[in-house]
Amino acid sequence: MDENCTVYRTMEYISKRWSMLILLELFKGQDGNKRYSELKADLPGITPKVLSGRLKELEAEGLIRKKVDMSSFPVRSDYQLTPAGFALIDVVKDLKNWALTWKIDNEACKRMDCARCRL
Amino acid sequence: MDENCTVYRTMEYISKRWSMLILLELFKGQDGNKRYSELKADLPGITPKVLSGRLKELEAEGLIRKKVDMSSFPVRSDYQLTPAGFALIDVVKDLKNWALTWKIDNEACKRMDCARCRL
DNA sequence: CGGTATCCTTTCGGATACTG
DNA sequence: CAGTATCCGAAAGGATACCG
Repeated sequence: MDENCTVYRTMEYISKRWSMLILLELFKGQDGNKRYSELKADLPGITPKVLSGRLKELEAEGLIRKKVDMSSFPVRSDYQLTPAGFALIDVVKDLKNWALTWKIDNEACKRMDCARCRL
Repeated sequence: MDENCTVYRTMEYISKRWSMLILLELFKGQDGNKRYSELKADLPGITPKVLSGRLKELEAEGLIRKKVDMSSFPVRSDYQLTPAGFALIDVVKDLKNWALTWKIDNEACKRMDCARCRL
């Protein structure tokens, strides 16, 4: 495929399962911040392997930042949205608005702030 | 997963390989319109199985419309973006703009209208 | 707590051949 | 031309156990 196409390349990490949901969960945390264990708890069904894999990818893409507090025991890891990550959430909001405009089966989501995405 | 979440459900078809690229190819056609064989030619690497599968999904989602001309032989099939499909292209544009703002390795795409997405 | 390692299953997509 | 049918391999993901 066309490796140089911005849209195509952006689709690459947009499209991976869990990736956007992880960003959304971080967004719901204080200052776009959550711990590994919180993410795990808030994303029912995700396995540790997949979660840690996605976190690495997202960090490599510059969408999140990892901060480890070595002074505490056990070690405490925090993940936080970067400005780029926050900006991507805005696009997800547009996507949600698109869905609410053009898909008719989202009445529940229209009535209230959806508990999951809270956008 | 949460089947009722608008964002989650939207991600479902955003995220499938080729789906957005098919929409982009249609967008590049006259009035958001292209034939099956054109799509196949314009999406190098896609197999007939995958293409026909994606087209069915996109039609079921109301993003494209299929029009068959039975009077001609061989049968001629046209696929066209619906208003919902066109609206989704706008979100893809936002996505592209996000990428161009936050990812530094897209200078070629910045300089010109990318030949592939033409957004 | 925050992961990694291993195994195993399933799904998806690619290749190809064929048909109305 | 516009697909469908069949087969196959790679890769992703789930379950589980374990470690610093």
